[in-house]
Amino acid sequence: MARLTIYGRALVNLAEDGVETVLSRQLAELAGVNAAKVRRDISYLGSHGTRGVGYDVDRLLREINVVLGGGASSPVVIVGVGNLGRALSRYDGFQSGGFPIAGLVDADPSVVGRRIGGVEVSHLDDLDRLVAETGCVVGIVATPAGAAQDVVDRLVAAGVRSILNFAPALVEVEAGVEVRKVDLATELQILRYYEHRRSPAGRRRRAAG
Amino acid sequence: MARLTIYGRALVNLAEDGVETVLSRQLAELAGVNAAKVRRDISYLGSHGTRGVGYDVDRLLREINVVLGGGASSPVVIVGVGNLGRALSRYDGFQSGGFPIAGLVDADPSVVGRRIGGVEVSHLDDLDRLVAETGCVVGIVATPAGAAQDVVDRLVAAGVRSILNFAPALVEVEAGVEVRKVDLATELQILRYYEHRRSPAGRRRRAAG
DNA sequence: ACATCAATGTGAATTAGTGCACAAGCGCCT
DNA sequence: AGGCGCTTGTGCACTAATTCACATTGATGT
Repeated sequence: MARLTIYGRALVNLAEDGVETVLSRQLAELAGVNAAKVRRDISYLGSHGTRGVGYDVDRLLREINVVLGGGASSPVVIVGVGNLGRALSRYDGFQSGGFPIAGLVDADPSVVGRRIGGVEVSHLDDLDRLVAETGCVVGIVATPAGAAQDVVDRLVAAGVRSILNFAPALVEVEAGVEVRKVDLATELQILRYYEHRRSPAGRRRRAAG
Repeated sequence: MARLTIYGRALVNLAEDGVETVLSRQLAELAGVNAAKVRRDISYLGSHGTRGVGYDVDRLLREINVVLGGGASSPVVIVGVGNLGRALSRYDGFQSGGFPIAGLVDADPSVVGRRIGGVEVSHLDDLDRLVAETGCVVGIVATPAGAAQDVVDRLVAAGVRSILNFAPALVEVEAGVEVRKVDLATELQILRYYEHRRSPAGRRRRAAG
């Protein structure tokens, strides 16, 4: 579950502050959820807190990290160095989060060979080789919607099984491949929806119409 | 609901292809959901399709747009021009999605005054003025986690009621303010979780240990 | 005009998710 | 050692979301 990562981050902060033990109630507050939910989530880990005392921060953090895939580094390849792709390439949150950018790929020959954020752009046709050589396990799709499915197919063919899709398009993959979608346009539109709900159209003075 | 925006995008594509009428089944396929869900979602709009025929694409699109806040332009202000903030500033998906970047803000005096993507960076202390002058209704938080709550408080104080939070931190706001969180680190970690589930640690050959 | 067909809209059933509330268990104090 | 207070782990009730299945209703052809 996505909440595990939130707990993980909260636990890291606690550990840095030298906290040894944490109560489900505290963790719930930090994560913005119900305490019972925290306890149930943690119980799925098979982890055992100590009744009357709480959870050992270090131990719980270790258990969560194990479930989340350990501290292993997972190199990523970014496909599409258009506006968003370049933006993502320069974002060092990937690097610091244990997802070093192992390659950049684009279909446009005019950008192939350029260096962005210290990484050279390869051609889309070299994706197989790039993935094989760098051992990428995660693909990031930052192409226009129209190219997304093709790119995802190529990534899967190259052996990538985890894909983060920024393109505003639904893509289909075979079973065993995990695709997660991050859709900025959708997020903004949802905000606008609430905005609109608060102050619906028709606000304009009639005198102006 | 978030699905409405997906339907909206699918409908735009259909309209561009000259399609006049769409079945709930088709829309479901395009959106990657169940057909019954599509019908129920649409029924909440009060919209009426035609039994035996389907939905009129144009009309449905118009109704969805109304609910989602019309085609109105909603200027945004981006707070934090660090790595991610700069990346977002250069992303033109905001502009083309009807969310023009009306201002950039940072707390670091050394970046104030610089221009990024054609917009000058203002100081955080000028947020109130900036929001008032540009009529921003959406704030984008792209600061480190530690600064997020303060920035959000300032945005709310300045009158912003819709916030998109990219900082890996939970923020609290008064009722009536809508915050949505986009967390790249979480998305990647979830991918890693599935990756890990497929090929758990211990894979390394014992001979090597 | 009327029967036929096809897809919607929706009641009802199912499933997933959430949260309460409390028994069970652990440490601490006497 | 034994009781007490505190917190976990979880059965159970409740709510929200999803899906099924079908009666309803508009279009169409004769």
